[in-house]
Amino acid sequence: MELAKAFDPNTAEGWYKTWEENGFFAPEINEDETSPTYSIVIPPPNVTGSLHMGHALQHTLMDVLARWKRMQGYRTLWLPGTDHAGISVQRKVVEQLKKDEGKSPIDVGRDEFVRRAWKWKDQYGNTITTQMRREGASVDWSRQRFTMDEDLSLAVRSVFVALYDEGNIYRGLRIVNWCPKDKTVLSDLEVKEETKKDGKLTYLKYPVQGTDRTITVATTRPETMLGDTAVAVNPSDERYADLIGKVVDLPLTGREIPIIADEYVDAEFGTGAVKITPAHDPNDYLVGERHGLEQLLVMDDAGKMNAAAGTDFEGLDRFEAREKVVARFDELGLLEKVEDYEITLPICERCKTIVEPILSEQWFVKMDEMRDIALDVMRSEGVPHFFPQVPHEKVYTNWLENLKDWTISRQLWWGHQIPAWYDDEGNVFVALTEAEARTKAGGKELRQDQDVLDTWFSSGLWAFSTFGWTGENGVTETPDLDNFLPTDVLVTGRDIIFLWVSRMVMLTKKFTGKIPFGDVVVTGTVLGKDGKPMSKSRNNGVDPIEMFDKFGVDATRVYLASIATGADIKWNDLLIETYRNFANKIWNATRFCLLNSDNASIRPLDAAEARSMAAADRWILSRLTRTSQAVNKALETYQYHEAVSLLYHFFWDDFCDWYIELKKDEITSGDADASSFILSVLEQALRLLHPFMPYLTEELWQKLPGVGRGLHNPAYANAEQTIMLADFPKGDRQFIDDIAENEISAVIELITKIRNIRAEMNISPSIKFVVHVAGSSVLREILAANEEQILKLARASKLVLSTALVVPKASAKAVLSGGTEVAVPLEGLIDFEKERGRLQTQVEKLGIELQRLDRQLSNGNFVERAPVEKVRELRERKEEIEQQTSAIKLNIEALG
RNA sequence: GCCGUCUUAGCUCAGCGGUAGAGCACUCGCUUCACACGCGAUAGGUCAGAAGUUCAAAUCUUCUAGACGGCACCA
Repeated sequence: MELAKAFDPNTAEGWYKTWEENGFFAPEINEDETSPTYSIVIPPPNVTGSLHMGHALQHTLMDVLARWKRMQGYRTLWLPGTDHAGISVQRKVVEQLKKDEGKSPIDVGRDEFVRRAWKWKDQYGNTITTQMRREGASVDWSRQRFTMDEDLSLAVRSVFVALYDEGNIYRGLRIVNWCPKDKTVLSDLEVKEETKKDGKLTYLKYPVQGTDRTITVATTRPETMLGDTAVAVNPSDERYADLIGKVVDLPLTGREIPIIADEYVDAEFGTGAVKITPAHDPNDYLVGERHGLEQLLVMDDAGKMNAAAGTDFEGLDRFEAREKVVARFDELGLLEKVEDYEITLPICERCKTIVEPILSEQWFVKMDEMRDIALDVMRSEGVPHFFPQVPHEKVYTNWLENLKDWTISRQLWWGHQIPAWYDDEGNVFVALTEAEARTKAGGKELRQDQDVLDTWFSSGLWAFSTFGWTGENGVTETPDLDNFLPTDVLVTGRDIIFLWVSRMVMLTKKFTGKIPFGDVVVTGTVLGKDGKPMSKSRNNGVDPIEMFDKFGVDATRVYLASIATGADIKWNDLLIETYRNFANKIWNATRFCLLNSDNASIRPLDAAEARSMAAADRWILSRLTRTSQAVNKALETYQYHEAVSLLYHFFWDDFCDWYIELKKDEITSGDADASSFILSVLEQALRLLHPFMPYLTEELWQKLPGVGRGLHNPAYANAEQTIMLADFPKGDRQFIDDIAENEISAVIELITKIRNIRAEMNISPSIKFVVHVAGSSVLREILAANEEQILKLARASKLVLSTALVVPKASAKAVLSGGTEVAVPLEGLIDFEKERGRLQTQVEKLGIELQRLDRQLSNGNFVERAPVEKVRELRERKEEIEQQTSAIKLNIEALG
């Protein structure tokens, strides 16, 4: 069989279809009932989303684990799905409605709007699932879930009702984060910050009744003064002591408000007097509660001033009103000053609009019990076990300890409508269905709460709602819950540890009694080439699909897996090219093996048989085995980059550069045994690589002579043949062969030294020379056994082995470890000056090391306190260096 | 303000108590019959700076400088 000259990722990526059609991704492919299970649920991407590099990274890491465990025989489930993404979808549908029909959501009404949203989801919502197939993600599509599926929605209502009934969900009037553009409340976590350097601090003077004095307050939001209901000072502030209890004529409003004393006020800051606007500031709200102040709301849901702001201001946008208030104060002579002031403003995470703190009635989850559940699980079980542990465990714990209640209502139409109904008197009835609510209400006509739940409320149930849990009145036990919960690991970005991870821990533990997952792998951020997070506005994004097209999915995956766990990385095309080249290298190594495989076939590796094989064969088996062991060990602790590095060097250095080269003659001469053996080693190595490069390895594996389902892990004995289900190499200790490793190391060292002489002496590769080696009898035996290979790889014509060198003066020499000496007679070719310099450099290098060793060994403390083994090691090394040095010095002298 | 991370070869990054590593780039040499997406051989680092702990520090501690992240506050 002859392969194309270069790897074509496009062809290989066609394997996905076969895998999916054969049901390889479903846990049911595993026929061994005693198999342990392994499960991962995907962080559900937004249905509005298309694949970005963060997904590609996370999916790669999850897929590596799923494929690895599946090959090990675990009944493996990686469950896919998408999130309904409340605000995002709502916005898309609003836009579409406006563009296509010039209508607003109100024009079409809620029911029609929701219908359109579903239509939108059906039409565009599978972009990402299509892209995931390209990635090679081995997810079980038969279990795909959507957060608004019927049963997942029932789970949401069940949890809501249960939490409400026990008092952990309540409705209340609070200062919340309001986005005037989206016209919805946001949780604290959805609010980001933006620093504004050109902010202003405005000082307003309020006249005090019965005096000729004014009291000056400073504010960054002057328009809110229209809603002031007090001025507060610190009780111990002497400057204002006599004003406490007096009344202020609040300008522009005709209202009278009191001057009150409250510890909240910092006498040192600003003027020491603070305007109190309980309906528009969280701190003021608390002050207002303490003093029984009126809560005067002066803005509407679009951020415009309302009737309470007075006729002069009603209908003005908050920023217009701000200017007008300042202008009016100026006219009245009550504007003290306006200072430049750097402020940080809260902005809506999604639309970047400045968020308005506003008094509003919303639904909340009380976090006391939830927090305790999460802290408990962390303290008692160390769950979640974050990888990397630092800094996430501490940040997570600290966040929990300072947790505030969670605002869960959203003023949207797309999402899970809150299962609460009201009668005409405003009594609330919370139930799973309207019918139940009506029963509770004694049959009265009811109206459902118009709000929907925060998207993260339903995602918080993802770890168990996806397995069929619908709640106490429905299903709380299913085979999938039993088999796959707790899941083994969650792979996610650090931006949603609070939003999502914490809530899954709380809600899963509370409602199923189980933890959602043991381990959490926290990925870093893939940054743009400029070192900044990828974003549309910066235009520094790298599209994974483009990378797939350019370098292949496999190369992209290995690059992503090569990033240290949790570390941020600047995107770099050069590195992905490295792995594109790596794929091609493996392709060509296989190509070589297959070119000479006429009568060959892969066969099981047998330890007893191996013992009688040549050193090179035993060496590659030993290297393969160590690599297998190390790859397994690295993956156990999610050290993907370590595994990648191991595989890269095994394939490139050990297998290609040395093993193939050592065996080339044998194999090209048509030795079927040699050919079968190298194919068998290659086959094992492809299995090791498969989780990282699924397409390449499947494409090649299927071409190997003798592959079949017999190579599968026993759990998949009857499945169609695929490397996906082959048994993952464990690394059987029997194949570890220290002797062979030492022997081949000696051969490699010798060849390298000879090549060095050739290069340094500028001897053309076409000139073959005689090589003399003097060394121990053991060494001579090894070299003699590998003579042909040494001659070939060193481009030598003859190998002369002896106990002591007998060579002409015009020879280039080198000293190997163990005191072995090498000489290459170069009559007429040698440049004595150059040779002397070459040897001198080596002496100098050794001298530096010798000095350091001497320093350490002459330090009595070291010899006394360091482990004896360490001391012996250094002494041996010193001896070795001294031996080499004197040998090289003799060689220099011999040059004359 | 509080908590935390990073600073290692020209570039991008591993290593995190016992002789400084990789890939790419650079230099030199190769149409060696798998691969120039290749082969061979070199060169390149006082591991940000300072002090400390230790027989031993890139690795632990403290401080300094620079880059950055999270949380809180922001009249």
